[in-house]
Amino acid sequence: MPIYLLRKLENFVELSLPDRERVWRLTDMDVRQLKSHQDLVRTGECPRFVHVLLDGWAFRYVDIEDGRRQILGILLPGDVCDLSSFILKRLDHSIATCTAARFSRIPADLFMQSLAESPNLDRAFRWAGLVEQAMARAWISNVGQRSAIERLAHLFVELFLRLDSIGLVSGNSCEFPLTQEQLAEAVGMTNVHVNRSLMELRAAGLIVLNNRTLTIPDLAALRSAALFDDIYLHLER
Amino acid sequence: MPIYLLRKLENFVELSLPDRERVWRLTDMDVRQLKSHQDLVRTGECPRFVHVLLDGWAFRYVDIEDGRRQILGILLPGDVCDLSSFILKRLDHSIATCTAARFSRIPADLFMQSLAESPNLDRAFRWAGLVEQAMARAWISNVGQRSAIERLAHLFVELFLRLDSIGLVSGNSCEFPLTQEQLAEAVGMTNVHVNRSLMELRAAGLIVLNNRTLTIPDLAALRSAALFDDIYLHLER
DNA sequence: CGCTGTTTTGACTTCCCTCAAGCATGGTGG
DNA sequence: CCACCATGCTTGAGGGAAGTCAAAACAGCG
Repeated sequence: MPIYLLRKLENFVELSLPDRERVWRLTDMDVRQLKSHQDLVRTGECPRFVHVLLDGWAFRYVDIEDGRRQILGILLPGDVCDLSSFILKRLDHSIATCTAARFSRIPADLFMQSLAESPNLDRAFRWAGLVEQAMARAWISNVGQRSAIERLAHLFVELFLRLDSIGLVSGNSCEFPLTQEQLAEAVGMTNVHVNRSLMELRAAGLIVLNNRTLTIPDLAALRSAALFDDIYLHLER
Repeated sequence: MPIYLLRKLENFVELSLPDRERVWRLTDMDVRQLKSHQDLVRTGECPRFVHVLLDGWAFRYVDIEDGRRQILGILLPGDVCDLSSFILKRLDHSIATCTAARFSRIPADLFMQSLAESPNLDRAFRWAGLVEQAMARAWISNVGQRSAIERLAHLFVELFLRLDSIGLVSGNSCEFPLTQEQLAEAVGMTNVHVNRSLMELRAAGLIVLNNRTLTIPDLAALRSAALFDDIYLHLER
């Protein structure tokens, strides 16, 4: 039941029944359950599989020597972790779970074979890969150009919209399991300063964040506080 | 004469003569000359071509509202500017030249057709795309985790190694046409602070930079000052 | 109930930004 | 051939945003 993956792909193009069955078969072969705070893959490993996050949250990260760590992107249900990276000899970053999570592990050759059978599916996964790249670029500009508050606001809006696109938002709330420590590693600040900036965002009424739940009372206001432009998410349907 | 593209691809895999001819034909059809500081493509445009930078320097960038600008990556001779982004309706970032530059403009369908004819070429371009992604992630960690001096050092080392891999380094020197303003936009700092950090790098004997020429007297020393790990460049041959 | 992990708060420091002016270049045209 | 201007580099003084270190308060959870 790769429901989130299907929802995600159908943000780009409608899938035929055979295509949906192909996806179903691929993702149903080998499902692995991970606890929270576990590594799915690690820097330096040789990639041999394509992983799809079925449910739960995860993130990409790199460790800089001397203990600094940068989170490179958040993986949400339906996200493909390592699209075609099996071409490389070694992985250049790691992926860890943030909550308990289920992944399906697809042998690279089977995955490629399915794409070869269906040009439409191939296009859909290419699209997913391009959006992934666009998110990485947006992440650069977030960390490079925005103020502390803008960075956090931007991250909240991105995650909220992405969750919305796969049906994981109810009303103006969504789950939000990231700790302040992780937020800090994501936006390139210290946890102390994240905490203070969060207080400001709360005081301004832009977010409500507690019990691992995020509520955005006024999305338009938060978007403008974040200088958010959603062009990079390429939600085209 | 897509010499740099061929050199670059052959950092991953040896190309057969027919493959080399395919690349030659694709890149020789429509070559466009741009002056320095001109846009090749702009945010919001509909991408219809694949562009290859034949010679000169260029960069990807986004404008944040209110005038801030972030450079997302530097394009060097042989780099593919928009691999398979023609699947998207709109571009999410712009590309501008830094020096005078020549690009070849390849219609997307012809490009895809050539890849379909040669699985080996297809793999080579996939590899190039993955390296591009890895560089974007490294850019995130650079801007997010490193100090001013480390960021600049990291950028210098990356560009030096990339130029070396396509034969554009002589001895321990290479061309370096980026202005301090552009360096600032690349690493997420102000031009003033870039200037001061450059002075420090010079004073430490780590770089010599003048007349648009960069010299690295002791690459190992600069690498360690940058906390540089070249795994993300995936130079595997 | 006492652990461990997370959030919050305080005092102090520093790195980097802002604004501003002063220099070099090098190209252009009178 | 020199005056002029544009662009890029350098330097100074002062302010502010974010970091550091440390401890307290507050969860959850076994």
